Amino acid sequence: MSYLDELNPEQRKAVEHIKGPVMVIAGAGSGKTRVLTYRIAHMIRSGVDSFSILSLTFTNKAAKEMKERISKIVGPSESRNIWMGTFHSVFARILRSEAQLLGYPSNFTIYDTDDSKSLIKRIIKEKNLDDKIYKPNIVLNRISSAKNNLISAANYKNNPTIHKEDVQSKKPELAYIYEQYEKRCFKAGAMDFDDLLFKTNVLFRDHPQALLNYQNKFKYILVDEYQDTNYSQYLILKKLAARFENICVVGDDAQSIYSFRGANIQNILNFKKEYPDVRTFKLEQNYRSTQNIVNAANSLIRKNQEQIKKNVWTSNDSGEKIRIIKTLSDNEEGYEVASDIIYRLNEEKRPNSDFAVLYRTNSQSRSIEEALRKRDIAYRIYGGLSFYQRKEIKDLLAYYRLAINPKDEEALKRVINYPKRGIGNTTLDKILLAAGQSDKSVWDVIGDLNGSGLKLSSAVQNKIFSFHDMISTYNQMVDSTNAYELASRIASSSGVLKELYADKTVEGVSRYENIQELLSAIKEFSENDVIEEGVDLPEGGEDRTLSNYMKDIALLTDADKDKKDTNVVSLMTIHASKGLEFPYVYVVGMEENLFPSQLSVNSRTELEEERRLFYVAITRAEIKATLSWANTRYRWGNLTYCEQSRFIEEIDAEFLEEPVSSKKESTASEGFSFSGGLSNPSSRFESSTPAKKPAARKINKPTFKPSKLVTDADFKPDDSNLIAAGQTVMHQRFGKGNVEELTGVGENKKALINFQNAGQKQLLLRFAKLQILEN
DNA sequence: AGTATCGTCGTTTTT
DNA sequence: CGACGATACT
Repeated sequence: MSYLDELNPEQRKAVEHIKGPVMVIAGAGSGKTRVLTYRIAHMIRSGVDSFSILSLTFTNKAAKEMKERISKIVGPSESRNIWMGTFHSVFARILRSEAQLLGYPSNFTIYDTDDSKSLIKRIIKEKNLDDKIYKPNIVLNRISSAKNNLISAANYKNNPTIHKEDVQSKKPELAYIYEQYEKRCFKAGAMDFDDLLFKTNVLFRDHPQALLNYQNKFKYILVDEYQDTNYSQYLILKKLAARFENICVVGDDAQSIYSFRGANIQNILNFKKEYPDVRTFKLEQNYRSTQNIVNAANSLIRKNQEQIKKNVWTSNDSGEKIRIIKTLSDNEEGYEVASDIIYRLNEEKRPNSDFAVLYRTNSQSRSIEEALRKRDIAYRIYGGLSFYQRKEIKDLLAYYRLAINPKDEEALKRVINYPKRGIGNTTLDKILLAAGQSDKSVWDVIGDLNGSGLKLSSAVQNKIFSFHDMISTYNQMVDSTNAYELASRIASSSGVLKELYADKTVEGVSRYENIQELLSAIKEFSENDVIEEGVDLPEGGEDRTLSNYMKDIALLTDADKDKKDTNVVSLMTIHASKGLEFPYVYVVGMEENLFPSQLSVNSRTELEEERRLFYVAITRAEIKATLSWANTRYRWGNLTYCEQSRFIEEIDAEFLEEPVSSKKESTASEGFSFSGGLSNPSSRFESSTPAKKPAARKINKPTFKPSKLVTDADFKPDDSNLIAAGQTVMHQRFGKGNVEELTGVGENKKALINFQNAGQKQLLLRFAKLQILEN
């Protein structure tokens, strides 16, 4: 068993100890992922049924990668059976199949944060509450933390302690808002993010048989990043594992950085109490970073009180000390960071992808971005607005959501008058109010205007009627129509495509392209057996419905997209960098009130979380960590003066370079970047194309390549009946390829095609558009 | 009903 | 600064 030989003794013990509760405390860079993957592979090799393994990861991308690695050891036929994904996606899947037990439709909508906020605003408005006091953000946080602690709306209402708190904070109506919010989500057939965990708990609490089924199914449970689980997640695990207690949690208390979203570090600190016969393994050897980086990080984290004792060490070189850059302004900070990157690019022949710039808040990306752009350094921002959060995408997705679940109130609100069809705010208000004050959903109300007693002009009534009719038509097609067919039909017949096509401004064109991109993604989903986002589909085309495409969309984030496959400098928040590593890491904005955040400096626990966050930032670096801070910085339009972050002094001075002032530095770096014919250093690396224009394009694109499928005129697909083995064919996205063989009959006829550049693909001929080049 | 303009308010971090 | 909502006007 060669794979076991790749492990150090402690890693190997963690891999081989399969039965019973296990806790793996994995220091930064200690080969945690390797242990997890090998452990699962080892379990399967040792005879554990792959169907009985549940593995929870922090991102869907991590799950996908882990599955691929496991597949290399035990083969895809085994690895595909493992349930692997984030808490949210795994339990969303379970909730969909058990939905009727909870009175939900199985095609329930998942409300994202915007949807939740919008609904809360609505409730506040309808109740005539002061939105200066009841701020949607704060209200949502309160509801969210209630749910994460398994306090239902009814519990909330009846709890005297909570009521007292709300009265004290001058928000006595929070219980009412929570109750309404719950009600309206239910009526709309919608769950928010927290519901996916909350309702799973309800399911397991109220339906013992369902719990028993899943207990028996998931005999082996593994949890990554356990330090970032909340109470709701903890309880799900506790219940699921109660029968067999084969639960293995992996984490690092020093890297717990999500308490703002309810993560409870006590889960990992108390795991021993929960399972007294737990076996604990500590992975303390760091394989990632230099001694200087490891020791600097150790010296910092030592300042925290609460932690599991461990001694992270490395046998790597001592390496360079941590560099501190001090500048006069945030713009200059960007300049210095860019200069330093150029210096390393040139001197050490490093690709762009070896570099990452990390920051505390998303808004800091702007000055860095500008600086990199000026120097023609290709970069990419991760996080911020994701593809699926952009307005034009959300608009179209809202139509898809409605087609799948017409009761979806937030989706309906979004598109009932987009594009303009003469149903204005006054009308919408009336409709929403009528729905809000009855047991009817908004969809029911607009389907029966008379029965709802609404006073509307007949012209308006007709407009509403035809909207209702249009959505009904889509809805009837949902289960029987292929995703791409329906999606493109909706895009055009709803008028969305036309609306965007008419806009010839730069942003408008970009929005139109984004829509095309979404349609391409859906097309790809319709055509392929396996789609890129990591969701496996059953064989055949019958499940390629729009519902299936949409079911996880709300749960996809930027972190699920490939981060390092292109040669660009990565810009992201420290939170988003969790689990990643880069040879060169720049942590910018090392200033008091920014990092640590102003909101955290008054409480010990919050300050300790900031410190852990800094620990995470430093330990991303393999070769060199650089910290920077600026004397002045623009913050919401105003120039503010800044002091150096206390965290810099908390690192033992022996691991830091002597601080250098910006004046000296800028001359030096200018010397590097503009002398010796290297003024365009990025040209020395093939893929370092200049960064895209800032405006609408800068935000991430999905991993799939943009293609002009819908509008391209040159491409003339041949009748798919003419496709035969041995032919050379052209596919718009995959390019040239050879038809290896044909399988299946009728609707399920598939071609196995070996593409020159895209590898082997199985395409359903029913959907695949292929041009025959040679017979 | 739809559009233009002005005022407000806020920022951690994300599934 | 920039997003969003309220207000006023067409």
